[in-house]
Amino acid sequence: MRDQFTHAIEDYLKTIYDLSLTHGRASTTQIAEVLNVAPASVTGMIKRLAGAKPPLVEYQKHRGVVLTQDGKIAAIEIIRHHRLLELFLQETLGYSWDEVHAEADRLEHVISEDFEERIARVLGDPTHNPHGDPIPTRDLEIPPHATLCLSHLRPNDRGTIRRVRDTDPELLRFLSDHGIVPPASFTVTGYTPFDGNLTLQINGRDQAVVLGMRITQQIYVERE
Amino acid sequence: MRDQFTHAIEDYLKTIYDLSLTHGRASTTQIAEVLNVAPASVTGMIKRLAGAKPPLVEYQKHRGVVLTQDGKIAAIEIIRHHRLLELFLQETLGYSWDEVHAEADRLEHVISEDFEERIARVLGDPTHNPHGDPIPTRDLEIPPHATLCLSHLRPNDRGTIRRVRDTDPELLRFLSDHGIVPPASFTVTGYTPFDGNLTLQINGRDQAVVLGMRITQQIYVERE
DNA sequence: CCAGAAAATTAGTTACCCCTAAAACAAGAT
DNA sequence: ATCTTGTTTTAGGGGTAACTAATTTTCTGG
Ligand SMILES: [Mn+2]
Ligand SMILES: [Mn+2]
Ligand SMILES: [Mn+2]
Ligand SMILES: [Mn+2]
Repeated sequence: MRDQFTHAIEDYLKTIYDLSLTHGRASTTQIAEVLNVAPASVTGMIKRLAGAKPPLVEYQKHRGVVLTQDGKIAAIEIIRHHRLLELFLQETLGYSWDEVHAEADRLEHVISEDFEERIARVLGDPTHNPHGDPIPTRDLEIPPHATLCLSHLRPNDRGTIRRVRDTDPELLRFLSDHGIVPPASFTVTGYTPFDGNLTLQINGRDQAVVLGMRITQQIYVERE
Repeated sequence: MRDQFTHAIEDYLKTIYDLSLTHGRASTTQIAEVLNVAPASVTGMIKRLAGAKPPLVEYQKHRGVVLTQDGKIAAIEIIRHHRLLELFLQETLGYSWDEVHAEADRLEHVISEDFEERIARVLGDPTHNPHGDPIPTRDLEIPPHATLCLSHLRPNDRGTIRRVRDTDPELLRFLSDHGIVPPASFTVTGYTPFDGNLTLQINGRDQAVVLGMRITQQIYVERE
């Protein structure tokens, strides 16, 4: 059913999927930034994806791409690999949550469907990875997950940490040092307009923390 | 210390190492056969390996290659990855011994040194993989291992199965069906000249098995 | 020693995936 | 409507790693 795509193609599909979730469409520059390649390289690859049989993206010159149904299926397959692997690395090999992403990013392209199936069973068909991202099911449905960004909360709001974006290991270490890890619950105790700083009191912690928007935009929560 | 080489280079080094063990030198055609590429492709790669800084092989036109010290170190690093992975897949994920080789062949190129270290610890610094091949140590020494080929034994010889070559999953299934798995002990009860067939009585088994040279040459034993 | 066979190399292509530099385009500001 | 800026595409090129076909070298048997 799979393993027809190169590592590069898989990384592009994954990136386009991700960008489409927040922006509806993925632009050349956005993709280039995420993948750390030149915009010209993205244009080249985009054309290959659009010209594939069947096409994996729908491409309109100068206005970016969206995934076709085929492209979306391929992307979600890889995301399932990635997130299952992240949990597996943490649970079975004792990785910390800031280490799992980079390792999974390489493994995701080479494991077999058999490997995928085996770790899914060992882990008991989990629904979320260590960062709280939903793990697509075997038939590629996305489990329910938090979409409310912490930056939108205001003083006296209470809630639970559900997801943290996983791209920056340093941020992840900072957050776990302060107890900001799913499923910690918290109360917002302060807000500064203009700079958007939020003060967060994590339940069971002495010290409150002040978080800038750079950080609060990377965190998704469930409001009580 | 590593991860400077492409997947292709790593596969060539591994293959050359393996061929050198039995043939002293690796010829273009032998490498081509193992890696399933055209001889012309091997010539091309060999030149790159010989021209690398530092050189990874010593190349004499028309008479194959041997690994340099640098090439050997790189090869053994990958072989350590490969064999640790094989054991890990069997022990932790329940793979059967005919399934581990193919999966490890892809994973070996992408795991980090950290991953290597973690599975080595989980497995208790093992010395042999499921097929009985020695697993190079952290400092790349090769643990002792059987080098006597079953095909050299004769009737009334007794011994223990120690290693089986791992390239053919079908053969591996056949062998485990007949109890020919390290560390089974056995007695040779028959030998046919000309075709080299051996009859083997595995201890604790009802039926003796007749094995052709195609098979007995893939099996290494320790004689009593 | 030499002819034919086998092995290896060279020559010429191709696909993939990246790059830089230059040109073209889109869209908001004037 | 035009300018300007930022975005995107085109053009041209490089490294890797494979291929086929043609040629050269080595080996081997008579
Ligand atoms: Mn991740
Ligand atoms: Mn990746
Ligand atoms: Mn193996
Ligand atoms: Mn390999």
